[in-house]
Amino acid sequence: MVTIADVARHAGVAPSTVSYVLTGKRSISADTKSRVRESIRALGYQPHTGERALSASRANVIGLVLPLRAGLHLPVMMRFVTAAVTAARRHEMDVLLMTAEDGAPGLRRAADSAQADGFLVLDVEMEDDRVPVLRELAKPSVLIGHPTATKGLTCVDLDFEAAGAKCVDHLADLGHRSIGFLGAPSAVYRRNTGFAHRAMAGFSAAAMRRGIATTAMPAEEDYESVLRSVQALIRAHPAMTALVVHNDAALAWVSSCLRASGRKVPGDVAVVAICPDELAEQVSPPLTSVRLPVEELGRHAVELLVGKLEGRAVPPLLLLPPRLSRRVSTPELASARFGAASSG
DNA sequence: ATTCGCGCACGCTCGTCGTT
DNA sequence: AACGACGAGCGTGCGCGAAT
Repeated sequence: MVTIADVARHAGVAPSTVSYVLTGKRSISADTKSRVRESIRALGYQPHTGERALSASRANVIGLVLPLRAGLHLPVMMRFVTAAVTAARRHEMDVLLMTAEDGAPGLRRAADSAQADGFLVLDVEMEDDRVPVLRELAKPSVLIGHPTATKGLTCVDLDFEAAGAKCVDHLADLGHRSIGFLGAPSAVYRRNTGFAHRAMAGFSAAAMRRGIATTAMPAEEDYESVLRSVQALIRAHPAMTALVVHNDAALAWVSSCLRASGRKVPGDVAVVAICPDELAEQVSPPLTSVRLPVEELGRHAVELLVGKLEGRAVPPLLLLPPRLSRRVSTPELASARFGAASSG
């Protein structure tokens, strides 16, 4: 194994000088720098991560806490992971994916064993038992999502309440007066998961404000369940002309389930989804959506965590405003009616 | 024979000091 | 002032000698 001492001997400098060239933490003359870099290249030196962690008391690892619970849509979660890994690499940090569902004790164990320098926490519940632990840990953390009480925490999230409201406002502006809400799997609501709870709350409040009749149903992650939920929504509100979908797994089936229930999209029912843009664009027909900015959230979370690790002051709560992208699933109501009339 | 405590090594960073 | 070198110390496991 080539060590920093080998490089130093080869370059004719002290090991510490090699270290400074590598870290850039002290100015080193251009001549010395280039000599050291040439020696590193010639010897094929790779810094020893473990020893570096030992001496710096830093693992250069971010723990990404993502319990694989029921109702989580993994493809979207993996995009969070990818975004976090990419952002972490820009700071020469790696990401340790912690998927075990052992909540607070698991978090404490990971912190005490110095496996990670800080934590990103996903799938945050309104009353999350990990939060008290995060508050007292000696290591910094950032939550993607936010619990009821955010004191002493750093959180980044889409403003899901505003997102739910934006869906209602868009549909109400188009003239819809009866709107259904197809929600996340029931387990997600049972856990009182923050994003699901808030989107629903924002939807309900906006509907009340605009005088809109609503019904909400959760939907599990299989076709049959989505169909049952869609049919239940129609039974409860036969006059329903619009549907808000906050369930990534159900997106692919919503239009066909509505069709199977005798409603065409968008002729009979307009649809707005809260999901990543790409998902809304991939389904047929493409859906108007309030964008879930997965990559942006992951990137912000890492930047906030790195900021905390470097001792910088960071905002306690960063809420990204919702952005709606209009697609064919929410046409002007008059033209939708015209389309429905002309086709049938 | 087993247990215990101590010292050391590992590779690297960083505070401090010396040299130019 | 700029640059380079020195050496303590980080956490853990191992080997050694002493004590039981």
